[in-house]
Amino acid sequence: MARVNSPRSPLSSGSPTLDEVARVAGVSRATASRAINGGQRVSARAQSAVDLAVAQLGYVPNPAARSLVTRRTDSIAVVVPEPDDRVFSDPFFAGTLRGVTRVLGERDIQLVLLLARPGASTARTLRYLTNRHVDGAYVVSHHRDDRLAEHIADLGLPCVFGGRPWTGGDRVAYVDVDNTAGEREATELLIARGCARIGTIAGPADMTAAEDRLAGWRQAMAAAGLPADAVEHGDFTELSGEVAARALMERHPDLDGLVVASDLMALGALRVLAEMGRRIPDDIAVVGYDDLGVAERTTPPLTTVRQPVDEMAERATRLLLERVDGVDGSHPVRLIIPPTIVRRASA
Amino acid sequence: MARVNSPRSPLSSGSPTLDEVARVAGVSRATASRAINGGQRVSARAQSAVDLAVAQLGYVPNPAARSLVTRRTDSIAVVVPEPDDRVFSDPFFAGTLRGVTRVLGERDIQLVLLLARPGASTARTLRYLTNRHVDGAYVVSHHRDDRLAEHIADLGLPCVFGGRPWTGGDRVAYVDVDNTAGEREATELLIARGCARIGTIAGPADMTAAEDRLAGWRQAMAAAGLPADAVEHGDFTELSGEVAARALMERHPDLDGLVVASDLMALGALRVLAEMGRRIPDDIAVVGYDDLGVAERTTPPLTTVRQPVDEMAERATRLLLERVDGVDGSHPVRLIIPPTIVRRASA
DNA sequence: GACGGAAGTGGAAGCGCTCTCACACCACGT
DNA sequence: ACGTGGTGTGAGAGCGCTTCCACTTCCGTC
Repeated sequence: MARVNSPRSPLSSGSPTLDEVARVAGVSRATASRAINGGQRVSARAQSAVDLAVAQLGYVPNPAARSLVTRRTDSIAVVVPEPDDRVFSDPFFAGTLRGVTRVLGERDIQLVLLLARPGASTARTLRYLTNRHVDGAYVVSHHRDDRLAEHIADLGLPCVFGGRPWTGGDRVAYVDVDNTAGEREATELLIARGCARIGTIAGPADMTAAEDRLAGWRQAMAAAGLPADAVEHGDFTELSGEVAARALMERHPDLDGLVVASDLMALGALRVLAEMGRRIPDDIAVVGYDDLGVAERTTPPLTTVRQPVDEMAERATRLLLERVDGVDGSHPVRLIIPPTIVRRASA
Repeated sequence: MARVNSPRSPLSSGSPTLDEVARVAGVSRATASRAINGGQRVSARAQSAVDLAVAQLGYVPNPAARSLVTRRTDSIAVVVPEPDDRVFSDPFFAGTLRGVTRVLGERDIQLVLLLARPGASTARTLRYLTNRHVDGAYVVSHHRDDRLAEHIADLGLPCVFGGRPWTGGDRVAYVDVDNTAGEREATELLIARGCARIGTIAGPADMTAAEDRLAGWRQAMAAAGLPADAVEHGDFTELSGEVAARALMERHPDLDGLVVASDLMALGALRVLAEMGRRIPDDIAVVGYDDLGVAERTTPPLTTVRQPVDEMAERATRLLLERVDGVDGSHPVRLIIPPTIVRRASA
């Protein structure tokens, strides 16, 4: 970091400013600015003079100065209100990030990751969003108690939710898969193959996706006239799947079908069932949810409900960018993506 | 967070500015600023007046304006020069992000994720870093051709590398595990258990971590007087592990030991070996590298070399923050963490 | 009682950029 | 000859903040 200690010319200190570019190009600061930003109303002569000066000086606009006046930051936040550990091990998150970056890559927009452990730092996240550090926010995975959707709606910050928020769903845009339909179909698959005693491992009761899937299971069970009493809750992690499966099999040893709300939990359940000597799918058929890479690698490979997470994230991001750009500002759009059953060996 | 809709005074348009806070508090803008930033040289009376005004107006400082003058952005970048897809499925990355966020959570610093597909967008990444969008950068995983280390060193931007960079390693700080020692020890373990014909699946030849591990394997082989000819390269993914294992076993069917440069690749190799009917570790012993969750779940569980990724990321981040804060600015620190062998069933 | 120093304060000068506005200039009409 | 409209340009006014500097108190000291 060799500080410039040469006899510095009056105005040039660190990196070159627009002023210097203008001076070198022999135009005014205003013209230089125009030339740099798309070149509307700039003569070819001025344009090339500025281009040259920019290249020569290695000029890069100061983003702070720019956004001070434009009120744009050219960055959006991905807000993840989850305890860090859980998030990163979940392929859902990876897929989401992949989808988002793919879209942002097309434009010169940066991604700011906002990890908000629920509760404690919600205020901090909100503060960050409040002072317009970013132009918009994509909020993935949300819990019942953080009234994030409402708070952000109050902020007036362009925002899209990944998955239906608990409250405020009528005020914000969101992209979701039809979780209820997905789990209903998964359950119907088990019913069709002859399962008569079907249990479920649901997700955390404070997440809409989990509740919706549970509702789907209930619907299918009710329609088939089967008892919907074998329910355990996990938290979408592998370990919680093990625990839930153990509890479930203890209470209902006669289960011949198991509907699990995530592949990771199903993975844990499969292990427990294998330990117990249950053959899959002959003794007990299992379906998961997600199909984000885990399902194809379990033993046996998992029949599951595919969530096109990448695609959801992409569409959500595009939606967000539209709103940031002011196209069709604020009315709450909903994008519900139909789920797909992927059949493998486990059911 | 109800919008203030009272008859707003002349100057208040969008969100409140420092000016308004000062006016409401009955002090000058300068005093208000001081009160808000730690309150040096501010009387208790003024301080509380400002605090009150801030609360009353719901004032949040404009970060752009602030960083325009302070030349600080209170955010750091995590630069990942990898094709997106590979990164997100790798637990190495998850661990890194976890470590970083843990440290950043202690202070009010944000994380900006810079995904730079190598080649194409390196220039863009560099541009982003050049104009001081962030106060510092943590660069993880780098390839031979992107002379990122040198470029960033030229920039004079505070920076820490995760893993030894190919070039410029003498000019930047980095945190690394002793890959050579790790793989050497892993190989020695196989030798000690009696393996006489040991192959290796190395990582991509353009990554230092991969090359260092390969060197470790070579060292151990040479020391034991064993031939170091059974080498295949993968790209750290599961699939590439399968391919490499297949090629390796075809060329050298007599292998009784396999040293794999990542657990993910080892996972693929295990599958291939199982398909071929090889018993592990009796027919062929296998060691992996990473121990980031995958190794405990393979069949059989994988003996591997642990990289404490979280810890590395944490320490790297702290190191980075120190440099950002100007403590001990620029001389190239190196933090080499010793590896640990974790013994499980595969060797 | 004069005096040095610290503490608290406000005026004002920017930070580097965008963008409005007024102006000059050119080519067309009429 | 005179408008009329478009196009390119530069002066200058901010955007909201920090911070230097000069100033006023007010204290303890000799």
